Amino acid sequence: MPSAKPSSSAAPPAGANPQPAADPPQRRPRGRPRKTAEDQDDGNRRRKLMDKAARLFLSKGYAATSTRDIAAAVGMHSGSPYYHFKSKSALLHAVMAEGMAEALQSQQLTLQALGDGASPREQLRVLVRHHFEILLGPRSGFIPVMLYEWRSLTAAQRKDVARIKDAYEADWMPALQGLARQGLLQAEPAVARLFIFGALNWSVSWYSPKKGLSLDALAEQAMALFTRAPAEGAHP
Amino acid sequence: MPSAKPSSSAAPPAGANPQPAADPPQRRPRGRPRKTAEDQDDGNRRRKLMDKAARLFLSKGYAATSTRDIAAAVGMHSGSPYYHFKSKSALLHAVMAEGMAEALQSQQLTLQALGDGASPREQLRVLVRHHFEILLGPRSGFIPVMLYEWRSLTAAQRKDVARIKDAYEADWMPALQGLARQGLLQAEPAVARLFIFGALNWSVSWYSPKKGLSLDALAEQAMALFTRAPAEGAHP
DNA sequence: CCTACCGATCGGTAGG
DNA sequence: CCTACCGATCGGTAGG
Repeated sequence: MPSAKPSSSAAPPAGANPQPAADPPQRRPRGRPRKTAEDQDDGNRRRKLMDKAARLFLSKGYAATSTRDIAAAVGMHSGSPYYHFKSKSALLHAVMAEGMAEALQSQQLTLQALGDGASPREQLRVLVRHHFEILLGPRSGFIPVMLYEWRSLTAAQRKDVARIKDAYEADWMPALQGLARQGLLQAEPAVARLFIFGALNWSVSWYSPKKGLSLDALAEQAMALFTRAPAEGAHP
Repeated sequence: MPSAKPSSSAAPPAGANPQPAADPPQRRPRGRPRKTAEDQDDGNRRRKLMDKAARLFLSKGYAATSTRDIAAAVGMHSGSPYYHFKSKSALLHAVMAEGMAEALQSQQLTLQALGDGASPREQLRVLVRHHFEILLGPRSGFIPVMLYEWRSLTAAQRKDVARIKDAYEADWMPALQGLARQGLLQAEPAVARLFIFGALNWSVSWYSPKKGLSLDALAEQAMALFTRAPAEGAHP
C-alpha cells in the first residue's frame, strides 16, 4: 500500500493571523495585508487542495476522508474548500479529470519525441517507462486516485473521465499491434493491453522508491515479462 | 468496475413475521416457532452478512457502506449485525481473512491434484486458472474485497491477513523459478510475481462474464503473454 | 476565505 | 435479533 507521509504536519486549524504581532518591521500598507502572488492566485490554492486531497484519498480512501481533513491539510478552516469546489465530489472529479488530462498530454509529447521511426518494441518501452513515471514518479498522485476511486464517481463523472482515459489507453494499441505482427507479443493485443495496464497499475500498491528497483529497472523487467526479444540479427 | 447487482431487492426493514397469518396448516408447536435449521444455524446468518457485505463493499467501498445498508440487504434491522460481529471493522476483517483462508486451501488442493510431475508451465497455468476462478468465478467476492479495501484494515488486521496472503503468493514461486530456469520466463521471478498478480487482479475491474472471454480463454491469454512456449520437440 | 451553524447519517449500545 | 436511542461526525451553507 502506498504509505502516506506520516500525517503531513497536522496543520493546526488556527490559521495564520493576518497581522502577526511579532512582525519584523517592513514597509507594508496598513489594514489587510497585501495578498502575495501565491495567496492571490486562486489556481494556486485550488491546486494545493487537489494535491493534499489526492494524498488523503489515496491513503484513506475518498469516503473516509472528510472535507475537514482536507481543509486542515492545507491550513484552511472547515468551510473554505467550498470556496474553490462546489462539493467534495467535484474535488474528486477535478483530481481525476485534470490528472488524466495532464497524463495524456505528457504521454503524447513523449511519443512525439520518440519519432515515427521507432520500432514497436521501443514504442512500448517508452510508454511503459512513462506510465511508471505517472504512477510512481515524484509528481505522481492524481492517476493512482483515479485507479482506486473510480467507483466513488457519479455515473456522469465516470463517463467524462473515461473519455480521457480511453484516449490514453488507445495510444498503446499501435505498439501492441506492431509487436503482435512481429511475433514478439503472443496474446491478443486488446487483451494484452488490459493485462499490461493491470500489471503496471498494481505497482502503486507495492512499489517503494526507497528499497528496490528504479523506475528504469522496473520498465525493463516489465518489457522482459511481456515481450520476447527480437531474434538475433533479424532485420525485417 | 464490477457492477453490483441492481440493488438486491431493497429488502424492506420490516422483518418476516414469526407467525405469518396465512400459514399452511402444519403440525407445529405453539408459541415461538421452532427455529429452522437455517435460522438456528448462527453460521448461516453470519455467512449471509458476510456475503452481502462483501458485495456492497466491492461496489460502493467499505467506508461508503453503512452497517444499515448491510442489515437491510439481509433483511435485518439496523442494530442486528452487531449480534454477529462486534464491529463493522470486524466484519470487513472476517470477509478478508476467511475469504483468503478458503482461497489458500482451495489453491493447495488444486496443486496437490496436479501432482509432482507437472512442468512449471503446467503448474503456472493451473495457478492462473484457479486464481481467475477465485477472482471472477461464481463463488467469488471475498478476495476482490481484500484487494481493493486493504487500506481500510487496521494495522493489526493487515498483519493478520497478510500472513495468509503471503502463503498464497509464496506457492507461486516454484513454478515461476522453474520457468525461469528453463528460459521460458525472462523477468526475475520475484518481480514477475508482482506483475502477474497485478495483471490478474486488475481483471476484477474490467471483466464481464456476459460478453467476452471465458475464464479458460483468459488464462490461456495470460499464459501467452507472460511465458514463451517451450521450444518445439524440446525434451530436457 | 472564516464563523457559526444545520439537518442527516453513522457506528454502536442497553435492555429486552 | 428487535427497539429505541445517543454522541459524534459529516457535507454543505448563509452571511460576512
